Amino acid sequence: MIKKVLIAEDQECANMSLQKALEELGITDIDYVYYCDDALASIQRSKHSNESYDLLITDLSFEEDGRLQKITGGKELIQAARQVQPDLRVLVFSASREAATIETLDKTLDADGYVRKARNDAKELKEAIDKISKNQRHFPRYIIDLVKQKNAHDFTRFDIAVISLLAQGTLQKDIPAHLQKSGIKPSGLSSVEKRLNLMKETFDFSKNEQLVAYCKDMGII
Amino acid sequence: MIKKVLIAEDQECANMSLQKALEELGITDIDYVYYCDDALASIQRSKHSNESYDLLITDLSFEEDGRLQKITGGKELIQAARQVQPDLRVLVFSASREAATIETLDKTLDADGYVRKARNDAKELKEAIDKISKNQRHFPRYIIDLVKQKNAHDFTRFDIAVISLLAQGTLQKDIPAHLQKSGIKPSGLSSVEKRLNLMKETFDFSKNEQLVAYCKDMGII
DNA sequence: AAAACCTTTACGGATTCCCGTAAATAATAG
DNA sequence: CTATTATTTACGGGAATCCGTAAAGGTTTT
Repeated sequence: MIKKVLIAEDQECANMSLQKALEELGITDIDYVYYCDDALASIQRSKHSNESYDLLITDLSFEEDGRLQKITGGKELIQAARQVQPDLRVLVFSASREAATIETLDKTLDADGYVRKARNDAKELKEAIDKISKNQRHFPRYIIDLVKQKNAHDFTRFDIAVISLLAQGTLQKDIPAHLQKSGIKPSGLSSVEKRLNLMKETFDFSKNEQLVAYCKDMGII
Repeated sequence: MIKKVLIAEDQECANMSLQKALEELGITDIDYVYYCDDALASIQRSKHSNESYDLLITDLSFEEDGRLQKITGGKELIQAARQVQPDLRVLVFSASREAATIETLDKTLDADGYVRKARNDAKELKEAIDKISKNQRHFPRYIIDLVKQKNAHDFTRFDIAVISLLAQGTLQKDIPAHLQKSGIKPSGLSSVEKRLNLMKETFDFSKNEQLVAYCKDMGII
């Protein structure tokens, strides 16, 4: 059963809506914060006073402003929170539709649910909270499709490094040196060329510029 | 004075928060829709029954779903709405931070204000509505900086065409043919090369990939 | 209409990239 | 330890690009 909830969401509007949705579910013990660091502090404090939260609802991306923060995003917050309180349920509420991100939340960070800011998000939130309170997980259908679609190509750490370097203006022939400095293997020029070719073939692209544009669109870089 | 408001926002949560913010300002005559087409229909209907809206608050991007829509985004909605009711005030509420987009809203579409979904967006919304009701406009400070920054280089129709072609995988040497087909002048390969060089020099870039990445980030292509 | 100026295009050498093949190295199996 | 396989790297010829210079085509001034 979910009684005590913490909301970590920097958008005031979204934060308000989350509170309202929870109240409509009969959950009244709600704290809300606008920064990740505040969220972690609240979790620590409530744990020490034996009033642990049952659920954390968090956004993924938090805007930077004057206040310098240790934790800058939802993913890091989830990890830090679980270190403090491993049994904490986590529901992510974000606008992101990146398959890679959502897959990480599901598989690696072991979040209990994901609701995307979109049409009917309020209804879906209630549904998700309901399911989580019954020890179920909530990752919507369309994500499975997205993940499949994305898996037309798995962008490895290597791929992303190479494309990022290109997008930063690094000459192709200079990429091996940069890769070595970052300790990424392989680092040979031929490996870079081969991998770029593979990616371009996969997507039926002809030029690196296309690859950069695609990765920008997909939020991969 | 603003009495009657229409909200066009597909995210249920954001829509709810907008309603709440308006109510806190003492505005009670609120309609809300989740689709652009519905918004336009409401505007037409209310105008014909002499109960025109004073203000339209709209998002920019609307999610596609099963319902096929004629108007697919906030920009088109603004244009269509102004055709029906030229004196309609428009406040845009979106997560976009692209300078190009916001500049278009200000200069071309002549929106009355822009509030970004971010920290303190609820407060800013109220401020914006207050200003608009006093016949002022509300475009936040940081946008001016963004626009300035962007205007380090004026991207011409020619520039955008060339960079777009690159991002689509067109070989540089094939670009002249495409430009001619689109009736864009100049179209010589040397002109393309020269212009690319100028742009790269302006931004201190070394490669086309960098230019593509930048234009993607800025929403130029 | 000639001169001066600016824009666009043409050309060519140096560099970089593309791409196929082959060698070298690492990993796995027998 | 050797054989087999897979991965990584090296090499080289051809294509595309970068970049500087010069010619061609327009426009404005006098």
